[in-house]
Amino acid sequence: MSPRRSAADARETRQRILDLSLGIASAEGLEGLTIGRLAAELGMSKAGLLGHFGTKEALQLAVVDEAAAVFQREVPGRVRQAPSGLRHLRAVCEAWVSYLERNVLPGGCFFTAATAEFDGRRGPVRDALAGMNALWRRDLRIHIRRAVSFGELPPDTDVDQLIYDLLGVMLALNHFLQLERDPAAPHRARRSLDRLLGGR
Amino acid sequence: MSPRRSAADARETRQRILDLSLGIASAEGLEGLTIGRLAAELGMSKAGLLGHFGTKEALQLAVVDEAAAVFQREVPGRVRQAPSGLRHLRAVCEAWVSYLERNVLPGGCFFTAATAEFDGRRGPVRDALAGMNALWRRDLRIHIRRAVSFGELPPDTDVDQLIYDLLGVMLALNHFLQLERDPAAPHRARRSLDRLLGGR
DNA sequence: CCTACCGATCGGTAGG
DNA sequence: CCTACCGATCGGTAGG
Repeated sequence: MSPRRSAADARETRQRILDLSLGIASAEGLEGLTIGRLAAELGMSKAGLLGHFGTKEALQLAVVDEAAAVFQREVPGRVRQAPSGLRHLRAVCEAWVSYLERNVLPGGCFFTAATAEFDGRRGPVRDALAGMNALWRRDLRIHIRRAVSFGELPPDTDVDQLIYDLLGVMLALNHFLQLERDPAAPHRARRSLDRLLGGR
Repeated sequence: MSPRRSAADARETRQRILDLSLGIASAEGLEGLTIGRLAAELGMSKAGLLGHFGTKEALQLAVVDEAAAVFQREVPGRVRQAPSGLRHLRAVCEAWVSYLERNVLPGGCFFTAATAEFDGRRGPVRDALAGMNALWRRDLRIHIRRAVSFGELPPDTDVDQLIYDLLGVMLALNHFLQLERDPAAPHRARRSLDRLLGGR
């Protein structure tokens, strides 16, 4: 009918590109994204695809944003109703485990993969990844501080130490799920979380 | 003098290739290794370089072996004199922290980077990485079991859970060192280890 | 170990 | 969004 594509069509195409890119990047890395491959899998031309972003680096940055949106929706977005303090912190961590357990992305946690890939480089992509990690730590910090102020965690809790340990639990979970395909890994993650956040 | 290179020369050249490759791979990934770049940085031809390995995949497998040799030398190799049991386990973990703290490789832990890069793929490289991880877990398991049998760890110690937690500490250490360049990270790792293996 | 080459693919652009 | 193209680089080979 209409020979001219609408802005809504363009947005939809852009979203299709990002969805596919995020899946590929989680499994094979942000550098494994190539314009030619994406275009072929989506049945469009390289130029048409690149027109949505301009450069490969802009595409990578858009994928980082998309990954953050998915994570936001699947982890903190799922526990907004949880009561403030330690219960919220526990709910967020459980949603985090569940997110990895459900294999929302084919390659596991995008941020773990991309961070390991880019932490030795410089540039906007690395900076964007570091920024997302910092935002997430700030979220965790807020919940931990509240739990402390509510008396649900000991007053001498070392907040940064707890963030360190929680991240370690999640990195190990991703490792055992992705490399070993160990179905016991989520159980281990939950046990560690119970130990860190007070069993039960 | 001698127009003909000796077998010893060839071995030395091979070692130079592997040393450079391991450094690059730790920082930029095993796929970031390209024959052309290596040849240029070493002042030799691509064909000359490739002659030592045959294919890029064979080079990648050789780099995995080289990484294992370095790790073996720098971690378990440094604590061979430590007494058996919990003290040995603690010494190994301390050597592990120290290995990352000293930045033996420019990009941090090669296995962390390479595992995150290849865990979503198939093939010999992924298998080799999984095998190295399994060997290392076996080492840890032996030390943990001894510590339990010596009565230095509780008799109901969940060995696989402890291995999971120890790996999490190291993955978090690598993350905070490489992405955040956080100088407090080794201290946090040691605190977590003390908590897992009994303080002091 | 080298030179000289191969086909394929990379990111990106011109022009429509 | 397309076709048609660019120079650069990829892994690898032939032949010495």
